[in-house]
Amino acid sequence: KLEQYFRSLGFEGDNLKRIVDSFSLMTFEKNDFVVEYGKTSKNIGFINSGMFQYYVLKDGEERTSYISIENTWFASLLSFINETPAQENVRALTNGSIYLICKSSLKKLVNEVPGFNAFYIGLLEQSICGIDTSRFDLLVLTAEERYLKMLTSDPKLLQQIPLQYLASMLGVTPRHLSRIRNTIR
Amino acid sequence: KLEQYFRSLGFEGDNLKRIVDSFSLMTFEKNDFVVEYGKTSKNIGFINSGMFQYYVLKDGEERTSYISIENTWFASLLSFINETPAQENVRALTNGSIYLICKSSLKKLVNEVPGFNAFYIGLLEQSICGIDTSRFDLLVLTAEERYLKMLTSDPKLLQQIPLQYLASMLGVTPRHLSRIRNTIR
DNA sequence: TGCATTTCTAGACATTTGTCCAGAAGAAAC
DNA sequence: GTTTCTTCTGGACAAATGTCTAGAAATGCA
Repeated sequence: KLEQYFRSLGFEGDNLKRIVDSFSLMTFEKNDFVVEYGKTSKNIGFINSGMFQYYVLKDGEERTSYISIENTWFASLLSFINETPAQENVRALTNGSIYLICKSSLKKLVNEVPGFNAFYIGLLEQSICGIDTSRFDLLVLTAEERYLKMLTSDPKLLQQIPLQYLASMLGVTPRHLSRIRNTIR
Repeated sequence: KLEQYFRSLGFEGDNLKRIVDSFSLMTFEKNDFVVEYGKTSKNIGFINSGMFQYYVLKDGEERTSYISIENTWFASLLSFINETPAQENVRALTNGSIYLICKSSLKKLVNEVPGFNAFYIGLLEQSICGIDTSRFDLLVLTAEERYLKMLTSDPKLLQQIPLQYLASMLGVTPRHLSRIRNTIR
């Protein structure tokens, strides 16, 4: 699956092999931690299967900041980039597996494999777009508008995960999400 | 100033000259647009002087998403990265000037100047950290907590710009920011 | 200095959202 | 099939935040 992904980006032959060999597939059971608060996250990864929840505890309550699904990239960005303790937890919501690569291997690929450099820059740029859009939505849209947007842009999430997680991703309580869903009907 | 900045990052000689020559200093009067909604923003820049406000109009009202000050980087990221029409305006809050560079020149520097590649990756990574932290704060912290954080992390903004802008950056109305400031005292 | 404009605060009230809780609906376990 | 647990909804009330507004304070300008 990883090979297929990089092949679709134009990598092939020895370069492709070198890239794919730099990753290792790691499996997680439901509720396993991928990243734990306070520990430095040294890897990023490409999700092979499963769903993973990013969250923090605030006043004893879980606040979900994001949920990643298969065929997307996974990273606890601040911790990975700055090599500082993670300020969030990441947990498997289902059984699943992730192709992981550590920072030093990644840097080697960037420096040594032709074109990987451009790939990594593109990945960073697309991450910026996603995060910035999400930040913008939190600042400018109402919770109802964000929910409606989620309905069309992430229908998979809506079908597969409990509403309580979605509520905290939207920045509201489950009670209020219930109201929102009621007014939409 | 730009030269000084890149010198402090370790660039020198011909490379430094090549980099600095790729930028051009553009001046703005108070209330000039740097980026206009609907137009594609083809440049990023390093702010030489002045303050610049990113905002959108929602229901006829200005919603400030960010304010950049001197010695930091400036970009309307989504528009620049994806080469799509900007979904925001950027306006000079004061007279000022920005060293601008267009995308094709930037790509050339990335590909041709040793070390610039790593610089650009670092810039993207630090942008991600900033945006992600800001997104996180909007989702998890209360407006009061965000205000307190701003007090310590951006004291310059607090001294220099009207509270109405800060309020919309924090995601609240000026009326409510006034309440927050009152309870803190 | 004095006038005009902008910025800041705060009262009164409306609306939104949260808290607490109980019951319904559904899913999983036995 | 019954029990148990999780998830979802919604009532009642409380707290937070917005709207509208007017006046005070600060700022810029003539």
